[in-house]
Order: sequence, then C-alpha cells, then structure tokens
Amino acid sequence: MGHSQAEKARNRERILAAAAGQIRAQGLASLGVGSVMRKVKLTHGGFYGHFDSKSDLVAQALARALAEGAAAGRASSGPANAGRFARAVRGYLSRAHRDNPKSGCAVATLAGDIARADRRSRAVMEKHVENFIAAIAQGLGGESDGAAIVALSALIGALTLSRVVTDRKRSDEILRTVRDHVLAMQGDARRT
Amino acid sequence: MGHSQAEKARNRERILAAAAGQIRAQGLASLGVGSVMRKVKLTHGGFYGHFDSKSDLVAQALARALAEGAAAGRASSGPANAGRFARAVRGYLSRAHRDNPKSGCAVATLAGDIARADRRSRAVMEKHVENFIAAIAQGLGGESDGAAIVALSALIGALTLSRVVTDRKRSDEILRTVRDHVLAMQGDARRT
DNA sequence: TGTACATCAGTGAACGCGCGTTCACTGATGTAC
DNA sequence: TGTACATCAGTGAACGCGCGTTCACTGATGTAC
Repeated sequence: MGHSQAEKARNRERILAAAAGQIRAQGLASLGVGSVMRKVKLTHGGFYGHFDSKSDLVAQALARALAEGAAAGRASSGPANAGRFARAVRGYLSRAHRDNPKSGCAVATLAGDIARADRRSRAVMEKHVENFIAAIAQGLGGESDGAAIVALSALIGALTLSRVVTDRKRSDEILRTVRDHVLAMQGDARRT
Repeated sequence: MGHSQAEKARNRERILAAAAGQIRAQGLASLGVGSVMRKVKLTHGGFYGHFDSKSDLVAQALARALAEGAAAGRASSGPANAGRFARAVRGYLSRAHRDNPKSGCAVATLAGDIARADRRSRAVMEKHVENFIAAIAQGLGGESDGAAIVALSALIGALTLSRVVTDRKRSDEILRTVRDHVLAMQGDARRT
C-alpha cells in the first residue's frame, strides 16, 4: 500500500469524484463521510487529511457536480454549428439522460435541494444557471434572454417530471412533448 | 392535560400537519420524529401511538403535503370562469409563492426529492402531476394535453429556479418571463 | 549510490451526539353497575 | 346520579445504531548526508 504524495492527490480526487456522483444520484443530504470513504476503499479516519469537514466536502462536491454536468452537456452536444442546439436539447430530454442522473445535469437534479439550502450554495448554482441561460440564448440565435429563461425552465421541469412519473410511456411523452416545443422555439426565434 | 379520544385524533392531525409543513419547507429527508413531536409540544414516546414508524409518517405527510398544495392552488385561483387560469398562473409564479414554499405547491418543492425516491412515493406524486396537467389543459381551453405538459414543466422549472437564484431582481425576472409565456400560450390556444 | 532519519498518508479504536424505537409507568378518560 | 374499575394517551428513561470527528499509531515515502 503506497502513501506517496502523488497518491494522496489521486485519492483526494477519487473522494471528490465519488462524492459528486453520490449527490447527483441521491441528493445533497445523502452524502456521508463513512460511505464515501468506503466507496473509494479507504478508511473514514483518513478523510480529514483531505477535507476540513463534511460540509467542506459537500460544498466542493456540489461545485464539482455542477461543473461535470455542464461539461457533459457541452460534450454531448458536439461542435458548435447550426445543429448543435437541437442536438443539445434532444440529448437533454433523452431517455438516457432521464435514466442516468449520476452523469447528467446537476442543475436539474439538485435544484430542489439547493432551493432550500444556504445562500452560498445557491450562489454557486446560480452561476451555472446563468451560464446555462446564456448558452441557450445563443442556441436560440441571439439576444433572446427571455426565451432562454422559458426554455431552461421547461427543460428542467420536464426532466424532473419525467423522473417522477413511473409510467414509462407517459414519461417518454413528457420528454418528447417538451423537446418538440423547445425545438420549435428555436424555429420561431430564427424566423423573427 | 387531557388525554381524551377526541384529543388523540386532534393530536394526530397536528403531528401530520407539522410533518407536511416540515417536508414542504425542508424536504423529505429533513423530517425527524423528535423534532416533529417537539413542534406540536408532545414527547417523542407518544409518537408510536399515532404512527407505525417514521417512514409511515413520511408517506402520509407526503400525501398530505401534495393534497394541501393542490387545495391551495385551487383556492387562490378563485371561481371557475374565464379569468381563473390567468389568476392561477399569476399566483403560481408570484413572489409570494416563491417565498413561501411551506404553504405552496408541493409538486414543485418535492419533485427533485421524489425523482430519486422509491416507486410508491413516485406513484403518489404522479397522480397529482396528472391532475395538474388535466387542470392546466382545461385552463388552456381544451384537449391540449401537450401544451399543458409544456406549461407545467415551465411552471415548475421556473418556480424552482426562482428559488435558487439569490439575486432578487433576476429571480423576479424569471417568474415574470415564464408567467407571460404561459399566459400567451392560453391566448394561442384560444385563437386556434 | 547507500544509509539514517523525519515526514506524513492512511489505519482503526474511541468520543459524544442525535436518531428511531421500546417500554414501564402515570393519571385522566370512559364505562359498568 | 354516583362510585369502582378498566382503558389508554401521553411521559420520559433507556436501547442500539450510525453519524461526524479526533487521535495515537504504522510503515512507506521522501530527504539529508
């Protein structure tokens, strides 16, 4: 068993990655020091060599989860060209995204939790919300901040609802319906 | 201190009401036997005379919270006439609703929690989602289930986002923007 | 390059605490005569 | 209506458990000569 400095950095990274995955899959409140350390095959005592406290880990895991979610969105939508926005919307409201919150958009997964969290956590997510709105506004072809707000609300609402609904067909229908509506918004924006 | 049967029923009611308020304000995971009993000025030991277990209380409090939220929506939108839908939307995306999750729509507040809960809890919320969609479809003037799905997604997404955003002006703007969009959808539906 | 020592990443026992749950007890309530 | 007794709603101490956190210890790593 090695204890080198390089390994320490790697372990910190593994703890943070596991924590980010955990909160995306099960929410902020589900994060435990013991369970995270077990997941990365370390003992709980070592945790405090990496983080000041559990709430320190939660804060960093939240930032990480949001950053990963944004990166996943960027990656899945491909190169920036005419079809990029449509691909991004299709990916966002896909069954794959609905069924894999752990590797998906953390804004959607955690917005409910963050809505009742402290001001600092809300500010962290707020930045990602603004980036998201800006990206959508661009995808809609211009200055339409308002349309982007509507589209983001619909995307997040639909993804969340699709994860609540147990009837798969109905859940699929929610995704499809809102997807088509948001794609049509792009058409409208272009035509204007 | 009385221990009559009538008082027992009243106490059960008070426990359930406090629990429903608690989960609407702070989420499903925030509910504790001790804290709820303290809130209604009883001791924790008596809890098991009213409920089988904590998870029994959670299940009933969830149903209660959803029912109360739906009733609040119905009450605030007034009598069923032409302006009813517009009033309901304005109320839903109002600052008052944003700032008082405890007495507001539990679908919006708890959807994120429920999305990762067991199938039974999801089925309980699912019914309320379907009722909600049906009510909106009616408000939009007819058979437009698809438009209602879009509207509900936007309503829930916008309310949740408005609670995340710390900048009050920006939060107000989210509410206003989506409100206008949903009201315009009604106009569109009527004109069709 | 090889030895001697300090550093420090990770271990695992121990801590206090709050949780959900149980239970013997209490005294007011409701009932039988 | 009044008394005698059973019921049972609520009390509060106690339980085991898992949590976050601390700490003395270990042995491999990294450093100084």
